[in-house]
Amino acid sequence: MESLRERKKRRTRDALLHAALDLFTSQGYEQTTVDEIADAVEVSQRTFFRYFAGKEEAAFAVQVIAEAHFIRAVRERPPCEPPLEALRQAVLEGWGTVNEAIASVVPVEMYLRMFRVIESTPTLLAAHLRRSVEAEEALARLLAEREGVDVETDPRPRLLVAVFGAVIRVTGRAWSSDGDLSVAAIRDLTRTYLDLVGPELIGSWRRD
Amino acid sequence: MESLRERKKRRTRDALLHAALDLFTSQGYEQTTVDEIADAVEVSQRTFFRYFAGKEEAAFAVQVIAEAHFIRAVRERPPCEPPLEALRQAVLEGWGTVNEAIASVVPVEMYLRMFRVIESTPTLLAAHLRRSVEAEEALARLLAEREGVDVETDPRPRLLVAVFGAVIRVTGRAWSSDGDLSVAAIRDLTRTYLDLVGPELIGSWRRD
DNA sequence: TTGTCAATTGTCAGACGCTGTCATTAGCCT
DNA sequence: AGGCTAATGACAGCGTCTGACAATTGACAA
Repeated sequence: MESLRERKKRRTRDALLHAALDLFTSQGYEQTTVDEIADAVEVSQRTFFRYFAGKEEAAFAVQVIAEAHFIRAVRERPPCEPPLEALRQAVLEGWGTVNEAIASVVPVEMYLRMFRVIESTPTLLAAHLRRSVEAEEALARLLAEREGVDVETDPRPRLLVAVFGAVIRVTGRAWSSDGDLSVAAIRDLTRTYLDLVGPELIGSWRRD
Repeated sequence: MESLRERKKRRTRDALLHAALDLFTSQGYEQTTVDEIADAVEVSQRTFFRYFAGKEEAAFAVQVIAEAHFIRAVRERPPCEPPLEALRQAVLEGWGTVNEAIASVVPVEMYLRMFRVIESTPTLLAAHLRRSVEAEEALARLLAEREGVDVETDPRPRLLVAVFGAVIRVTGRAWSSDGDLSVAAIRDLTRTYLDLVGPELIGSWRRD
């Protein structure tokens, strides 16, 4: 049961987040000032910074949920699966259920639009990549424990996760600059690209 | 022949760069203000911003040279080599000759120290990753042209370069947090990690 | 209900990165 | 020497973000 105070806090946070995402996706991230966001919710600028460490944190609030969703999916994979297969299945299944994880906070369409803003705004892209590296570190430790190897001495967990993450990023980039912006489309693209990793990449590309 | 004016400009730029790197590597990037850098060279803050678009640009000035060095190395690989082999040979040879490319601007030791600052400063790490993505895009187009495939329809160039870049980043990270900070050390590590990409990563890690 | 405590908020001041403007200085060229 | 142009300094201003303090508001007990 939430107290009145907590409900009020949640409401202002939600209002700030929605106002921020609305402004970011409609007029651009850099073009939106914190004052604008605060004014839209009729709170002081200082209050915005009490709910979000900065503009950036508001921009990634939904991404945080999606990341947690994906990492949880990896954790719930059967331990008998080899690591790469676990990652692959987790991300494919994760795209299928990301709807439910997000919809209660923000419409999925807003999530996808914000994703494109992140990809096309240099500052946000940089932050996104750094966040990805952090997520990869967490995943590497997860896989290392899962497989019973030491993440500090065995480079394979970090290598595998980094390579996997690289494919995922290329996928996201291709998706966000292509036509079909549905969740189904990115799922299919992910499968296609993951299947390419292997002999297709290593050898010569010329005799096809 | 450089005019007096141009020599003077080059000297203030060099002085600003050296002061910046000195301060960044000794007291940290975030802890260093632009005013400090400008004061150390006895110019106005405004002048600093006439030579560098921002603090960040000063931090990456040497990295820019190293990047160009590596891309040039890839371009000079024999066209008969398969793409991954070209990347591999270029980066290994690049580490052998990076000395000469940099030494005229900054002592190599400073380059290596600054590299560690970049890896350990969130803001700079983010910028570094974004820069890497840009470099990877350039490399992908290079390889696509080299192999005669279309970079817009064939995902292999971007995929290969992204995977390769991921390995390089893991290498740099492991190197910068390990003991031996020599150029030889990172060269060896690069070779070791690149050799791991393949069957070693894909299958199960358990029965070793 | 009322008073007390703690949490939330607004206001103000200020640091820092960065930009535009304009007057001043300094190299260049005839 | 004197005019032209490029480099610089000084100043004002915007936007992000933080610290400090006072005012407000909900929570909870007497």
